[in-house]
Order: sequence, then structure tokens, then C-alpha cells
Amino acid sequence: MKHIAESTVRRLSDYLRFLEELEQQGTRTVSSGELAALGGTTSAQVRKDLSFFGSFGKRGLGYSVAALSKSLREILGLERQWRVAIVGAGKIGGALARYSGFHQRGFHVVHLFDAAGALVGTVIDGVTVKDERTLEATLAAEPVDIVLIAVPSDAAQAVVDRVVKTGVRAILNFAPVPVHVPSTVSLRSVNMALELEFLAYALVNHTR
Amino acid sequence: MKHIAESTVRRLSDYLRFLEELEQQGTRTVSSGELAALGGTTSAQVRKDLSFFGSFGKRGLGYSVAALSKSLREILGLERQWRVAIVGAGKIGGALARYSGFHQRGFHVVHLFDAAGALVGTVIDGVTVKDERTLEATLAAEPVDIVLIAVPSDAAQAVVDRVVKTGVRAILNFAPVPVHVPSTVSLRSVNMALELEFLAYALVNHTR
DNA sequence: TTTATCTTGTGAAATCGTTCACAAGCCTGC
DNA sequence: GCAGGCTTGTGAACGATTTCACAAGATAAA
Repeated sequence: MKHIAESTVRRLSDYLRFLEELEQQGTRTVSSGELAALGGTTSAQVRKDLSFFGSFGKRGLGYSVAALSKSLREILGLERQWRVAIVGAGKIGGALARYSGFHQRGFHVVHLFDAAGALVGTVIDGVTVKDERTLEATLAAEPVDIVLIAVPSDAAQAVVDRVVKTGVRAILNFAPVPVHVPSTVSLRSVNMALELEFLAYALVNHTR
Repeated sequence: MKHIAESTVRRLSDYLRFLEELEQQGTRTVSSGELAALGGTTSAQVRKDLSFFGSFGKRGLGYSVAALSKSLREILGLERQWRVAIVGAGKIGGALARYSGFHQRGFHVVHLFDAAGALVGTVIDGVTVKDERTLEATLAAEPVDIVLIAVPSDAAQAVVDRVVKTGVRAILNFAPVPVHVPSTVSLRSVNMALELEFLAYALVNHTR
């Protein structure tokens, strides 16, 4: 399959969320225009996004809410459960461990690591915090699919390197610093300070 | 000034971080190639990004670390302090309030709101949680520049609408649902579940 | 002063993503 | 079964962003 734009995949996630809402409301079919309105995009965009993966609609009718949900879940890999580890159980890591939104989508936190002795052994949301030094051994014994990095900036790259060495293929970085991974590893970064800076820029330049 | 791409502004934030690191290390000048290596981009990209705002380098030499830092801080609006309010003092909101990264960059949390009676009156990181019903009155008396939304999905749009009505011009949304604002308001969204879904997609499609 | 080397700044080209516009398909009502 | 009204799927046009490629400016050394 040819390469799909990141923006497309993001929008698919949005569409899925809308479809699930519609499903709950008992709506049976939906048009590209309706999905577009919910997501703040255009009907052409919706159709183009979906067209990369196949034909899901019926001309004149729209899309079956149930069928399209199912297809999107398959495409996005949400039909299986994903095992997640979090490194760093401080403010951010702790909040992530307790965040229920992950669990609802099939992402299960199975390991929590921290370097601070004080936290090791405490239980957060049912998971016991392990010593960060056991990272390699723990991941070897009980592997995970995705690792979340929630350590301080200056430790981030080193932790990422260790995680990559264990063979993990997907990393979500919350440290406010860009980290580098081999091209075989998928990396996403969430940088809240960066988002604030973008808003500051927008305010200063009253761009719209 | 013509429109600057969002991606450009994001990279400028990254460059600034690198420059500050270099400054601490005592480095005086840096080339576009060196900045590019740090940020995982190309030297042409760095030069093009900067060229939108002026000429900052010396041919043959590179950029003065100190001078470029200063220019970037001006461009990004980081020379002044920004007043921030957080709506929702639960897991996410609480973690955001305690997150020190904001403060370091000149973003100061001056109000914290929550709808749950149990939290109102408690103090988080020096800020007393106020009743969400006082949002309008509080923001009228002591305005802020930016509001962070950390309420549950189903309350997000309503809170955003109220915040917009008070005249706030920049909103950072952490609720895992797209919200809509008038075009006069700058909006950014951080959706952690979405990032995980993107990684799941990448794993399933072993795209690189 | 001249030469060799380095690096910027920037038009032009290439690539990537979005929007347009319309033929083709499906449904309903008559 | 046909007409009318919708809506999809998709090439083509467009617009935006990134990469290329090179002239021109700066430094240092001879």
C-alpha cells in the first residue's frame, strides 16, 4: 500500500469517534458531508481520506455507521488490545497511568517505571511502580507494544535509547525535547509547552 | 506579513530550545546544518524557516547563538509573561497545574476551575481551585491570555463556548474530542489517545 | 590582494496534501 | 421501469510546503 499522510490517519481517528457517537444515538447511515461538519473539514476530504483504504459508502445513501466503524477500527488497529509501559511515574507519568481514555480504546498500562526510590513500590491505578533499572529485564519477560516516555528532558534520550534496544517498535514521547529513534521505530511526541508557544505566537501576530 | 506555516512555527520553538542549550554550553555560533541535525531536519529547512522573518546569519560563519535566541524569543512572543487559566482540575488539569515546564517559559497559571464541589477550595501548586460557575466573573475581574480545557469530553464544547464569550483569544484543548471556535480565536488540541491510535496504526501497517 | 573555503539566503523545482468538479451508482416515488 | 434527487469515488487542478541548487557574502591564510 502506498504511503498514507499522517493527517489522514488522524482524521480517521476523529471520524471513528463520531461514528461511535452516532451509533450510540441509533443513527444508521451518515454522509460524508455530515461527518465533515462534525470534524470541521469538507466532504471531499472525508471521501478522499476513506478512498485510500477502499470503498465503504453507497452512492446516494452515504455510509453505514456500523460497517464504517468496524472498517476504521480494523484500519487503525483498534481491534486488538495493546500493551503499554510508562517510564516516569511523576506528575505526567502518573496522570497518564490514571487516564481512563487509554483503557477505553484498548491500550492497557502493564508496567510503570520510575528512577526515584520513593515512588518504587507504590501502586498507581492498580499497577505497581517498578525500579527503572529493571526496565530491560521486565520488558524482556513481559513485552509491550508501546512505551510512553514521561521522564525529565535530560533523561529522555537515554531512556528512549534503552527502550529501543529492547526491541519496542512504537514510542510516545511526553518529554518537552525532541528525541531521535531509528527509522524502524515509530515515534510521536506530545509537547504541551510547544503548543502554548504556538498560541503565544498566534496572539502576538494576531494571525487567524 | 504573509502567512507562516504552522510547521514552521513549531520548528522555531525547537530551534530556540537547542539554542538555549548551546548557549549554556558556551557555544557562540551555530550553522543551519548543526541546528538541523539537532532537530532532525535539513539545513535548507532551517534557513527557509528563518528567512520568513529576516536575515539572522552571516555567510560563511553561521548564526550567533545569543542573537538568534533573542530574535526567536521575540518572534514567538516569549519575551512577555502570559496569564493562563485551567478549566478542570481533575487528573489532567491537576497535572497541568503542577507541570513546571509552563512556568519556565513564562506561562503562569493564575486560575484553576472545577465543577466538582469536592475540589473547589483545595490548593494545587499554590492556586486555589475556584467553582467553575464563577468562570465568567473571575475572568472578567482578572483576565487571562490563554485558557486550557481539561474537562470531560461531553462538557468540552460548552466550556469552550463560555470561555470564548468572555473574550479569550487562545485556547488549548486537552479533551479528547474536537471542539469548534470562531475564527477569531486560536485553538490547539492535544489528544493523547489520538497519538496512541496513530502508533497503533503504524504498528499494524509497519509503515516507517 | 588574492585564493580557498565555508555557509547563508533564496528563486525554482519537486513533492505532498487539499479542494474541485463531475460521471456513475443507488434509492424513492410515481 | 423511469425520472428526479442524493451522494459517492476519483482524476485533475490547485495550493502549500519542502528540497534543490547556486550566487553572493564572509573569513582566514598566504
